[in-house]
Amino acid sequence: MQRTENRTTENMTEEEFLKQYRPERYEKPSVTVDILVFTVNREQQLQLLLIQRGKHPYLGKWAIPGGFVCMKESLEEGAARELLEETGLTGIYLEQLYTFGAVERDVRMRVISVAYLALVPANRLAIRSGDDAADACLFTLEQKEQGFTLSSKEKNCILTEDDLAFDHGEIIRTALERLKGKVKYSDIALELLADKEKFSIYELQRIYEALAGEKLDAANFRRSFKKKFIDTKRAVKLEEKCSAYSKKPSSYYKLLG
Amino acid sequence: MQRTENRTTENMTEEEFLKQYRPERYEKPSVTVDILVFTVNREQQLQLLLIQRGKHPYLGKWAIPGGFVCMKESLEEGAARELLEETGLTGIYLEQLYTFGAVERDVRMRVISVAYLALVPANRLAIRSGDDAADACLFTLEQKEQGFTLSSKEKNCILTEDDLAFDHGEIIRTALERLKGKVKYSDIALELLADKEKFSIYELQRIYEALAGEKLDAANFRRSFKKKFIDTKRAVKLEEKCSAYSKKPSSYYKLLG
DNA sequence: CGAATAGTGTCTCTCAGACATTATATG
DNA sequence: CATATAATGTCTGAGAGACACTATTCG
Repeated sequence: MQRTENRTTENMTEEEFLKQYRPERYEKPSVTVDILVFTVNREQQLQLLLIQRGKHPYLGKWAIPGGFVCMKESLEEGAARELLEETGLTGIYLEQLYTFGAVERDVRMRVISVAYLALVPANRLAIRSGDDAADACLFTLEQKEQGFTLSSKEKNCILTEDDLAFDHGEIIRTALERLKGKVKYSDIALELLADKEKFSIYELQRIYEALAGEKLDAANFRRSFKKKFIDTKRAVKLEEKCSAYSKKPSSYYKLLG
Repeated sequence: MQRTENRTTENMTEEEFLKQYRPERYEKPSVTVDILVFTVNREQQLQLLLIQRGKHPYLGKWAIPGGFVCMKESLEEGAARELLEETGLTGIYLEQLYTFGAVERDVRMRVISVAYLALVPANRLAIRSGDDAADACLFTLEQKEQGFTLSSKEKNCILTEDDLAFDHGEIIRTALERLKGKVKYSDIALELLADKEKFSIYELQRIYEALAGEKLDAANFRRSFKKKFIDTKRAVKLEEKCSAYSKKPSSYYKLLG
């Protein structure tokens, strides 16, 4: 970052320096933000938003939504903007995942892509079919030992990594690893609750299971939930009961703070 | 990434498309890689390589070494190249840390910086005083509750965050968090061993302590080392003993695979 | 009644942390 | 001898996982 200007600049004041400075001396890569929009649906399936490309390269293949970073927005702001354009949503949990910068990842030009995770409660996500996202679709994402599978009932199709554009298969694998690991030691799962002020423990468990990619013991899950949230007053049990999901009504809980 | 070309491209073949494609349509940010070169010295202190800026902006302030990403190298390759230029080292553990992209982080122009961690064994790190790194210095890094302090005996100075260029204080804080967290569930500490084929347990413990920023119980550390490495045949005890560090000679161990 | 989910109790095993103890070198 | 580090042993409590059990609703 500090090896680009002429040695003679040492004698200038900062003001003088900035005046004479010409930034356009080198060829630059393009920078994009890609957003992995994850949700967990009613059937406790992990889902991911993909868009079918209508242009070369990778015409017809499925891609993670994204776009170029504007000069006047931070990466985080760019990610939020892309998410808004794609889904119409604001106030969503966003987390930087990783930056992908292989030289040939885009045949058109050098593109460096900063990938972000977005965790969206299922009830907030209604895919807008605007002109940008005409071919957006939520795919059900199943974690396998080595990799994943993507499937959509509506589109009646199952994707393999070959059906994905660019290096997006690798990006999805990286995201799954992150989710799988982080669900165990953080509270990101809460971000996927439809209503943080009214949820049942089992509902939350289903989200944990979808992220972890494995079944959890109900008794142990309850115990750890109570230890972590009730004992520490981070959540309280509500009077109201829920009968929507099962035969026996379950208690609602509400997150505090 | 897919919203930049003209709608009429849909009818072309991929070859035709690439032929007519002009990448230079938008203003682009600059992309740099910054390398946080960490080491743990003989006195079990965590150290970080910084360079004193000889130019505006931030003339005289200390900065994390780095430079622009070349068009023909990946981010990882760029990081390795910068590390080589700065320290003369190859074959060093490198890990992508985070990408920093606030709009105003560099007054000259929009710069997006991909930060990498490099873990270098103390014995391999001899700061080269080439023209690029004339003012490179290893600072001892102490972790505090909120933040850190940097100090150098040779330069006889102590740095606060105000003495750092750009947002490099924030980057260092992010790196410390990562090291502190990752040392507990991964084996990155091994990368800082002077000799992976000949080390004592206490020597390794000191590295763990420097990264974690806290003292560890020797008995418990030995127990977990043996469980994790000896029982699983990932390391073996050597016949040879070491008398360099203490009164009673200690056993050497050797990593396998 | 059976079926299904809600919710509790309990046992075991592992592991981390604290701390006491023994062993072996140096000066 | 004192002292410092090497190395082992032991106790405890927390927590994860497995699983048996009870409770409540629907049909």
